[in-house]
Amino acid sequence: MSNTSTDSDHNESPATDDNNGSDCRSRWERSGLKKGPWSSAEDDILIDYVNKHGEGNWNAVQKHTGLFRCGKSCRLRWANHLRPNLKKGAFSQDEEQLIVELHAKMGNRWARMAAHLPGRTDNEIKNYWNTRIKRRQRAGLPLYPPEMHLEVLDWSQEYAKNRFMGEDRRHSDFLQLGSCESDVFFDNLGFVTTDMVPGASDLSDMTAYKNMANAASSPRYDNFMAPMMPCSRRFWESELLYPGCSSTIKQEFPSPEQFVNTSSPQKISKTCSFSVPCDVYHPLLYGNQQHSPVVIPDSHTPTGGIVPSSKPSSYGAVKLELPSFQYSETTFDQWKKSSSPPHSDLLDPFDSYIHSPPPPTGRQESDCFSNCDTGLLDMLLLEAKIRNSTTKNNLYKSCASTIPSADLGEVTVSQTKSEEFDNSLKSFVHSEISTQQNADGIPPRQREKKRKSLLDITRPDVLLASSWLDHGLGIAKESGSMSDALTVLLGDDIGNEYMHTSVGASSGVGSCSWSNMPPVCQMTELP
DNA sequence: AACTACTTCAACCGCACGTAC
DNA sequence: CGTACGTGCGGTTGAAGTAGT
Repeated sequence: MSNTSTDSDHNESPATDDNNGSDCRSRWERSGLKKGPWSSAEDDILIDYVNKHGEGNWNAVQKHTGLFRCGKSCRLRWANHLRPNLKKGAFSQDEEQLIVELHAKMGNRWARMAAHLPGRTDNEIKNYWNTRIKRRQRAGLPLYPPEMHLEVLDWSQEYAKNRFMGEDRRHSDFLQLGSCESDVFFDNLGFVTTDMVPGASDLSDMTAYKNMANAASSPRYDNFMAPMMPCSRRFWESELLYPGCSSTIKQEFPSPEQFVNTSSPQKISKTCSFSVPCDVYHPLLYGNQQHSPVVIPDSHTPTGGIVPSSKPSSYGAVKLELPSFQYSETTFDQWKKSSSPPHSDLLDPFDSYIHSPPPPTGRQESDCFSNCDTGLLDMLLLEAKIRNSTTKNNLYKSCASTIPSADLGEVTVSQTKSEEFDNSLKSFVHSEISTQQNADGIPPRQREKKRKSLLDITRPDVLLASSWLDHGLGIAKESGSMSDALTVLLGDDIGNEYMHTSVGASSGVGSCSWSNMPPVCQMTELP
């Protein structure tokens, strides 16, 4: 690697540079500012300046020093190469492990990751990560070890929650996370997760998902996922890779039918362990769904849950992961403690377990979900979504109007914490909706941004919720209720837009299958 | 030794956000 | 309130280094 700071042969200051090629020289002369690698002389000037004036006010550097560099360039040079206490050289194993963990939790938030790696810069970490992606792509390995992703998913919920609660993306401290248990109470058909983390339902905001998507969707790594998982029955592999996972579901969650059929008002309280859905759609564990059908235990899918994977390959897997509500940590350190991947699992040479043999052939859903129709999953998603909106009560009403009230049951929230959060959430979303209605009160830029965030109705969570409404409640396309609910939820324009989009997107195959997800799952914002 | 393909990483770019005016 | 400016962040690029033939 070149050491640009010593490449003095072509990087002298404009006044003294006689060695540059004429094209190079004319390049920065034209703009008035020099570009390209820094010379040691320039470094000295910058160091001297910072020693005298301190960091900041980078645009003044040129003024005070005659350095023909823009402020941004000065800042970057200082931050990445000149400031004291910078570590140079390759990352240690500990650092590599930490990066993997941090990336799993934060996504491509290099600067924030760098804060956890003293002496390392965001650029270094970013480069390391990109290299790692390529390396593992070549090796056909996932980016994250399986042991990690559950924690990641959970953490991302917490993280999303904090973000949802208004923390600025830049300034929020992801370490300050509240702990909350996630218990689920079923009351007949109705259920809620007590303390269901709001962020958890905001799938689009789940950093980990996003970052996985980023990794996968980066133009440079288009085919990253393709070779990773030859086995076509990924879903059932969750049992293989995460023993006890599906059985957990089976044991802990009686089927929806049970809820419907039970006449007892008795509540069933279980600790949430939604690891299965996460496993199903984890793109980095299971790779691109390009070459093999994706088995989705979705009883609503006309194909019996086997979805032609070629279709959604470009967008599906990445964004369709579902949240785990398994456990939560209050801090990153806690997360670190709780996550127990063997150190080696994070590093390349030890990822061989990924090549686990495919699970036994044959239909295994009976093992996994014989008692757990994934309508439950849909219901959970809807529930999560509902809890993320102030209008959930309206939505409930809307739903309730279409199904026998006896079946809907009663929503029980058992923890005041959850209620408190609900209230603040209500206030928040009310203000959001109010903002939509009184858009004149906010700057256009902000208004548009907020609108987009609400308008992002193609998000998987919304779609899933709608799918559940469609199929689980049978109120889909006739849709007065649906439309009403969405109108209440999103506002007239957005609600209508949703209906339009939704219908368009789901024409053809049953709208509840993953196969007809619109390209949403790319998580692109609507124009 | 020469060439090619691939890898690495420093630096640039565009964008977003906060603040001062 | 709108604009300009400073700053920070994340994505991307391309030059230099390295490995393979």
